Amino acid sequence: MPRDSFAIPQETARRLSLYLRSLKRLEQQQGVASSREITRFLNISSEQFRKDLSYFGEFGRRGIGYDIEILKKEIGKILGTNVVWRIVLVGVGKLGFALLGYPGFLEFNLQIIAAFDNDKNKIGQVLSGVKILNTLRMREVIKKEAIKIAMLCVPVDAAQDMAGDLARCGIKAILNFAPVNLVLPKNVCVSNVDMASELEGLVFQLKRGFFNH
Amino acid sequence: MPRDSFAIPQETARRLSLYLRSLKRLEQQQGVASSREITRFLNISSEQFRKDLSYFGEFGRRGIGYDIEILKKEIGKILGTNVVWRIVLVGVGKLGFALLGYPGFLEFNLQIIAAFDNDKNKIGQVLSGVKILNTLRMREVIKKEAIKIAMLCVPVDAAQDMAGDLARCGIKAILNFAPVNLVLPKNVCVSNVDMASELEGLVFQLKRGFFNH
DNA sequence: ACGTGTGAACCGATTCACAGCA
DNA sequence: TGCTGTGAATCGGTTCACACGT
Repeated sequence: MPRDSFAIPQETARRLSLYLRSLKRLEQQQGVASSREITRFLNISSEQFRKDLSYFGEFGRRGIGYDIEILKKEIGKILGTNVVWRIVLVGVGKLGFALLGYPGFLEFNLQIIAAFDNDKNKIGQVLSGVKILNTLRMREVIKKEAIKIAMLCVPVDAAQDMAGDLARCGIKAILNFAPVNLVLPKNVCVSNVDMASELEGLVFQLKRGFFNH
Repeated sequence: MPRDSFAIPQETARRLSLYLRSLKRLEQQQGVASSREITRFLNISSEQFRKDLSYFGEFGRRGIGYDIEILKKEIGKILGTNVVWRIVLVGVGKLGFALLGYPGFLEFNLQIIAAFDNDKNKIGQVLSGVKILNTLRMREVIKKEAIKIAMLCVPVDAAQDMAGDLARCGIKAILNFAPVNLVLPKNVCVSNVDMASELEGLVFQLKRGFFNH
């Protein structure tokens, strides 16, 4: 049980949230589930699941399986979903607006506490229960509320500058929706969501006849 | 120059679109750029860039670098962006609406030609130049227009059923925005965009103090 | 000297094979 | 027997080191 704190594969971290989802689906059924049942609809092998968990401890019972309720709590603890994480959103265009109303964040106890925009017409509005503030107030709010995570939904030309501002405000992690690679101090963690590039990947695979079966 | 058609790393395909972007930025500057210049703002090593290209042929000149214009065309050919790819969108909620207006798709010559929804109030509307049609007409349109790619933006509970319908209509690739693993015939290629899970990944890294620098 | 192209070495992650417990 | 936990083997992809052309 190597709890040595570091050396958790990147991919393992990503998969943990999928396990949590799967467990929530099974929740009603019974008290115990096997690794096979948990990964059944996940495109992940049961060995992979067990290996992933082994980085954090032993949560199952040999010959039996996993107590769903307990495992759900444990993974929640590992991921940090047992606590509410407060985040901000920058850029309330169409995409930002969609994210403000996206119900999926609740699943991981993620809460958007404020949105920022430059547009005078938007400032002051409340969308999906979130107030839109002037970008000038970003520093003040992020500091005061000790926010560490931001979603960046501004146009591509503004993204790098705005990301720099966020870093200077104390933001430590950015989910970036602009199709550009952000250059930031390396103590700031960036994750990119790139819809166009993702679609392009599908085109590529189609073109290669990967799926002419 | 192993043009043996198969065995292109997944990641290589993904990076090609980033190279294309980088080249577009450099376009104005000069006729030639080195692998180092092209990858400068990409978080990708120049060796990686050269290795990636080597799967498809030799595009540079030793001692000199790459002709930007030519390389742009070549990568375009590889990715398929030299041709317009027509796609459909299913589910015009907030997210679907945002995607209809997303300018980033143009970059790769991707064109949304129709959107589908069940909501009688939305059917018939034209948003961002795209007409919203009754979901019942999906088969007809997809067959007639020979569409191969779909973006799926319906609520999570409807996603699996709708994806199955799409597959039966002849769709070969789906960009799925619902937080659920779609189970489909294996000649259908799925790519997932999972915003909540992505954010959760950032929380995890923050929690582990990866960035307490 | 400069910069590309690429086999070889390396590294991380997945899969395999099996020990251990119920 | 059934299912977990995990070292060992394997696989895929990245990095290194250097040959080659300009």
